[in-house]
Amino acid sequence: MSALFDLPASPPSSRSARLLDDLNPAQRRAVEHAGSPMLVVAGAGSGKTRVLTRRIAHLLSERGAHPGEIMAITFTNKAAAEMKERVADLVGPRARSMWVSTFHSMCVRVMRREAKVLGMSSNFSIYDSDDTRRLITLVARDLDLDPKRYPARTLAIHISNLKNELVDAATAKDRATNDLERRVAEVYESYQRRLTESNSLDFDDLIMRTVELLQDHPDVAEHYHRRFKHVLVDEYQDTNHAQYTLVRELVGTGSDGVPPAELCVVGDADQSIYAFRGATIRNIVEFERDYPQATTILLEQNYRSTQTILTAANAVISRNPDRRDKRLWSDLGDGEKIVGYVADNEHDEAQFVANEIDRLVDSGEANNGEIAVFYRTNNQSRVFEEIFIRLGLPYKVVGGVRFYERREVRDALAYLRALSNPDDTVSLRRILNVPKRGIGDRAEACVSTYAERERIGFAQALRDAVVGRVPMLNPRSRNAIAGFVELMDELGVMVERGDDVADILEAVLERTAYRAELEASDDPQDHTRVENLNELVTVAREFTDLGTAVPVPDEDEGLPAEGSLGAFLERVSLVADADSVPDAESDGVVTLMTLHTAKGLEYPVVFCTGWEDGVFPHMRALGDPAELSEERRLAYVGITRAQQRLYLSRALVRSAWGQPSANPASRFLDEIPAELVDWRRVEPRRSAPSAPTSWGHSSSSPRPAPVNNQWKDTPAIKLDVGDRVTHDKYGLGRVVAVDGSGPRATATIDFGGSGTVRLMLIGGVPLVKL
DNA sequence: CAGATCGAAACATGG
DNA sequence: TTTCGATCTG
Repeated sequence: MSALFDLPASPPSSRSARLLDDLNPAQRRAVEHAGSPMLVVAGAGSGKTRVLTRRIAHLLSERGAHPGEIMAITFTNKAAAEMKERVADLVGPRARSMWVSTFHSMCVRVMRREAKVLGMSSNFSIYDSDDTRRLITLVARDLDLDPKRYPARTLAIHISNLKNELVDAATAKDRATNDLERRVAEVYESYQRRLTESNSLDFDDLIMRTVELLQDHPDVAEHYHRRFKHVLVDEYQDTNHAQYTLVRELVGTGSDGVPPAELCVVGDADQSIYAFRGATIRNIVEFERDYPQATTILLEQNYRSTQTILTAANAVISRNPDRRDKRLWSDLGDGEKIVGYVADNEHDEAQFVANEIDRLVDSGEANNGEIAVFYRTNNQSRVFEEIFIRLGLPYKVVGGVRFYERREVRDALAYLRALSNPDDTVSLRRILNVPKRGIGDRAEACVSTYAERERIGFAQALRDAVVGRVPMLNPRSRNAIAGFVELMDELGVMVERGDDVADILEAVLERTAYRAELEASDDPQDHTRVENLNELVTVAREFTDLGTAVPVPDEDEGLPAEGSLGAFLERVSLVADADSVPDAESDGVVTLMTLHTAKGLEYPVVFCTGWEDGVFPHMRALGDPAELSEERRLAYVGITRAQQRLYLSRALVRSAWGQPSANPASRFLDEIPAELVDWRRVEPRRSAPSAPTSWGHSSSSPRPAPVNNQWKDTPAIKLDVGDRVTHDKYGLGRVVAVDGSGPRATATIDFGGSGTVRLMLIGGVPLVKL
């Protein structure tokens, strides 16, 4: 036992007991393990966060670690904040000098501090994927690439992948074996140069450059090795190669005389759902090979779900090949059966979900805040929203377009960024003609060409334009540019003076007439934009107030001053969740989100919708075993979010961008043992001689061939406005409107008490004209 | 030359 | 259904 075991403050063993008492043996081992690297394989709901936070508390109170020696890395800000809070609950305010942060904010912190070593200025901007794509568009245009053959998006993905593999532009060039790779390498090189000129780093650079820093500057690496004696990494299955290397570099090998840090990684290969952005489960699967003396601890007891739900989850995930066997179990009992439902179409599916929520709430079995609806892609949320609005069911959609990704917010921030970092060309060019001030593409191109030729920054080129040094520029554009430069200079004075961020932002919105223009618009969307801008001002106001009120105890040189413009921009670059997940209990609303967003969350009642081949698993995954495995992990994640009740539903026909298609049952449905599912409604019996089973899917007989053409052969129901109809579900109604023709025809029908519904007029719809 | 209009593509997302 | 880019027009 530790020498600190009998500290005076608390009676002997009581603190230790509190830390270990309510843990199961495996969790306890994970908390107490000392020395060699440790992998904690933590199944869904197995108390992973509890183990991590207790381990940190244990390090501090029982093993004499100083908070400043601890680095804990997560993927999301939310996870970092939660971990910080929970550790603080255990050990008090000294938790604040730990580094508990995301990979990216940790790297920013290091990079700002060591910027000098890399010959950078520490006020660098951070480019997100939108900025990155814009800059790549500029670069590709300069290189005369055909935007059809080489879309910026594609180039950006390739460059990001290279950076995630720690491949620099020169190496990419050497390795290029085909035309695409050569083009990508060219763009990469040019893009990287422009980034440097803009004094900016993209998200991938944050990791890659930090790795380079640690590898190329042993003295810097040694500093961090001496400081951090414990490195903990959450969601290790989501790390990419660059992040994996970063962890290795942070831990060290002892070759510089500093013993390697104690490493503890936590993760679950079955919950890896981010391969599409470079995560590789190799890192968790091969942990024992990477760290030969490693200890592995398996957490299989689940504290979240009923055994029925876990059995279903185990059954599905066990179909994945090359997987370390792991079976979650629970002592919470079998609980309710899983409920299945086969809907005619997505409207019917949403209606079922809404009705079922209504029933659960009315009967007191659940309240709205305990219920979540999951779907594969964001566009599936729409139909739920329509029905929920109609029924007055309170809900919140999580995800989709985030606050900081909205155009008006990004425009406003681009002003601030251009003011904070004048070299930030992407931001400067973004707002050059926003709002419209008569500086068009032509004028911008002239300035850009001039800047390129003179090898000066874009900002300086604009100044030169004002005094007529830029050729081919007509006087009207010149005046417009002069006005813009003057505007930015005036705003720049406020920045120099150190005015509050919110005041600067207000000035931007006023002086550019950005807000006035939106207010004058009669587009209702612009009204929302004004509200978003006001919200941004509020965020800035709060940031300043909090920043000055609460000084950070562990100040580091090179960080932007608290409450400053630089600090504000850093915060909004790295923290993207102004719309956060509602607090289930307190908000009392149903939560709608994609399966990806659902990871890490739990709800008493979960509706997993859209279980159709082509939707989930996604079309793109059907032909690729690796992608199919990832979809299956996504199914596993979805199922294991449910605590007590799980609903699985699918629609026979679903319209995507106006085009209806009939989809067969998701193959994942077949993988769930039939006895676990109570099918409330199944596929209607077709005239085919081989009668379908009474299940919603045919698990014993061969699956019927995909029926994508089914609806094409059935004649559309002919309806006109005013026709009276009867529907199996909604009852009597009157046609209010008819849109489209043939198989795409839809009718809006007023069903009186059942509301107004828009239906597709295709075969299979239980609708009869009277 | 700048703003408007038309057309194609998108489908999951952390920082 | 929306958003970005190319083409057309005042």
